[in-house]
Amino acid sequence: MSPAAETEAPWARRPKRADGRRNYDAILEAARVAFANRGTGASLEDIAKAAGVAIGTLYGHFPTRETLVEASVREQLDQLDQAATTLTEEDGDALGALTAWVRLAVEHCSTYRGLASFLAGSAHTAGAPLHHTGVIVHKAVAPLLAKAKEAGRIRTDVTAEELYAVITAAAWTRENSPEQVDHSVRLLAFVTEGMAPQAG
Amino acid sequence: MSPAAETEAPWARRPKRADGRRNYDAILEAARVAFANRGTGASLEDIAKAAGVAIGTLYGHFPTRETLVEASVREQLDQLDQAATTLTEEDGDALGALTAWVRLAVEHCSTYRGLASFLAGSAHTAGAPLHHTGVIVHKAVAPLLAKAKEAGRIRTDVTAEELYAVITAAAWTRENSPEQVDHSVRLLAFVTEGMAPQAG
DNA sequence: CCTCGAATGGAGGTAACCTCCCCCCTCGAG
DNA sequence: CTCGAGGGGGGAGGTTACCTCCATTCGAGG
Repeated sequence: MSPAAETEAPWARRPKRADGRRNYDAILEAARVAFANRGTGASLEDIAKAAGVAIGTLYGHFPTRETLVEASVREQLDQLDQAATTLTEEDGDALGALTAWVRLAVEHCSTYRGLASFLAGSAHTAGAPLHHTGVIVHKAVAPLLAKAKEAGRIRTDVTAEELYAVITAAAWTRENSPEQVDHSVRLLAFVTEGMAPQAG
Repeated sequence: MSPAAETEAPWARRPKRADGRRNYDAILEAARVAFANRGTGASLEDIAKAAGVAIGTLYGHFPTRETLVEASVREQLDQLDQAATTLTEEDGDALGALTAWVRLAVEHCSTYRGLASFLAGSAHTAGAPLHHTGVIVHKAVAPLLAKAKEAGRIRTDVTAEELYAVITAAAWTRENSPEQVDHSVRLLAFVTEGMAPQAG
């Protein structure tokens, strides 16, 4: 986090000129609304229209759909990261802390319909805007996972990678569940049990 | 399965005229290739072209993408159904039979990239071509599930519905896993453990 | 051979993606 | 305050894919 050597992402940097920033923010806000209503596949031209901006402007700020999706969830991601830190520092139930965080992560990964697919798709593609997201999640879980292992509450062979796969799968299930019956809850419950040591 | 009272699907019935059947088959074959290469989102116009047929002809036989997807996996589905019957009749490890079938189902549900999403999407939409698929899967697991419960090898509160959610989630994970590292295997392992009685 | 209607072809309307490039407006230097 | 540079904006238009529609063709049964 050295402020000088900041390796900032080359895509979707908030512009320096005032009008640029105004449009950037308007697009982002419109995108959040559109993604919430129609999923990550929402029409970019509609988003531009809703933001009161031409399509070229949108592409100027966000060269691909993925960069726009990434930007629209970045804040939530930071919260998730902080939550992990908080939960790690708390004393007490190490397994509870881990599962609580996982539930939180699932919720965030299913903010928009289609988000889970984006995340899974770029998880193994270095350089993708949302790959960055996956990396942060990995770093965030690591301490929680380690603590749960030390406490003997979880198998020692469970990796952060696997946990990420579980999280995205649960998020996807949540997106695809019918109203009022979130199957991801049960899925997570089963997986949690299955990750306990000597379960077999 | 009464041959007279056959409630056949109104979509994508194999046509009676010879030229119609020829085209129907050609389209289906081209679709299988295209879906295998590009996923269920493959261009329908390309499929028509590959089948040596005009786009209107394709739509004549398969009014929606979903009907085409359904038709292209129907045979596999029947095999899956039969496998369930066979495994149910076998004596021996009831849990093993169930998990073996589940693994088979996951494989079939991830035949094409995007298939899992189609299945999950229409799972709760009565009337959808692929809803039919979900129903058959439900019927197929029921006996296997019952047997495993009787043998005390699985929690009695696990429903076929939940199992279907697990299967599609695992299939989706498989589709999204990087080459050579199929995370769905581990996911299934965890879930299986978690479904055991008195695991907690 | 003839008739009926199933099956076909493919033009064309619609929607969304994305690029390109001219023009304008902001901002900082003078 | 003025002015010049260039970052930023606009939006037309090429491209691809979806899906519909209907005049025409052709197969099957009589």
